[in-house]
Amino acid sequence: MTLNPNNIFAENEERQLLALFELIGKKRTIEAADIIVLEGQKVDFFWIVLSGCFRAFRWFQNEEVTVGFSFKGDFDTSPFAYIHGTPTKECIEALQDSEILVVRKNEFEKYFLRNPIVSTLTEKLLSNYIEILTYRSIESKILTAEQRYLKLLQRQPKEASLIPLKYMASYLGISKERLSRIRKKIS
Amino acid sequence: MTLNPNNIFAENEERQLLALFELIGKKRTIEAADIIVLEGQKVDFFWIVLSGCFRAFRWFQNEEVTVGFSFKGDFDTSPFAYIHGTPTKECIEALQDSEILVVRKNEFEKYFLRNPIVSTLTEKLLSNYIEILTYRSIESKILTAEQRYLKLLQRQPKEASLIPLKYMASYLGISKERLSRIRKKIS
DNA sequence: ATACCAATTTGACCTAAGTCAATTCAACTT
DNA sequence: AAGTTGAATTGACTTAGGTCAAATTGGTAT
Repeated sequence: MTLNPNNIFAENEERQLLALFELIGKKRTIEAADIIVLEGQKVDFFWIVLSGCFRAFRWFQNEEVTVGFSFKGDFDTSPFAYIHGTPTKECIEALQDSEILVVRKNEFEKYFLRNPIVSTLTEKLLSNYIEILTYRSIESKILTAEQRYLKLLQRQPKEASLIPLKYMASYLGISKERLSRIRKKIS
Repeated sequence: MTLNPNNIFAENEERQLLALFELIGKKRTIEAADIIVLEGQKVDFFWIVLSGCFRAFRWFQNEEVTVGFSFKGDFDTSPFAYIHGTPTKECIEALQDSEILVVRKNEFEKYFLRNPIVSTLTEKLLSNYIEILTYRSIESKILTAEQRYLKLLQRQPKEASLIPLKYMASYLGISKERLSRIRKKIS
């Protein structure tokens, strides 16, 4: 999961949340290529990206498939493993030197009863991510690879420029050769 | 969202939940082709499918795209609208005469504090659905249409047989002609 | 600077899947 | 039972995108 809470919280709510997480979270520095979540491990924390970027990927039939990226301001974790307490099926690695704010699940849950924003945060983030995945799935059914890439560039031009071509291609579900040609065509 | 809680709850937990929902939910009969969730409306309830089946779809660029089905035993709702209280972007219709158990959100939430299974239910269902969507997205990137259709047949042979070809094709992200040919080939 | 390795690009060719139009099939209606 | 209508099938053709191999570029360790 990787999403920016901008869309779903009012500004004052977001400030309140950030203040809490700065209190109970721990700032950490991650070097490029470091793995922050490893397939098979439990994930009892989430994090907020302060700088840099991350890539989540899974293995499917001996292929590495990129399932998402996260950037400055995004909340990130491996959602099923986080909620269920089971080993995760994905790896998440830093693509650049990054700074994050790590929040432990049990620390976070202490604030459930006290704060109505906190108590509904998880459900809101999860359902928002479902909305994003649903929309992506529709786009992958209807749009061509080129159209999907153009949409991505429109939505996150700065962020997209941080991603190496091969990972972007895998995320879009196309070959690296195709993405290279799409780039050439639209440039 | 449409999912069967079998995978994520122990039997006794599931029995407990069902008992609660039979208490606070209302049984309703839905006729084939009835719309149970209409795009633009609020969705302050979820339901459990007792019999029959449902199809969720959205409009994208003047095309109707099928985003999911639900069958006997599944929990179903429009998750973002349910959690955020905003108008939904999808329609959900019955594909057959069906029976469901409707549970209102505010009724359900009364049991949050009393019962630990209830209080974590929403998060578990949401994150499980995220897992399913993630997996589907990977499969749509790596597998051919035929392979995806075969997997679907393996997983839900009975349920798949209930779905008209054109909706199944839309769900798989292929043309109806292609699915027709795939069926012919593998029969 | 040189050498090395990985990332990207390019070319040639192939295949899965789409499109369009015509036909058949199935389910209702009157 | 015949007529109507939408669903599914089939045929002919087109196209987006994949694959494989070779060439180029770019970054980095020596």
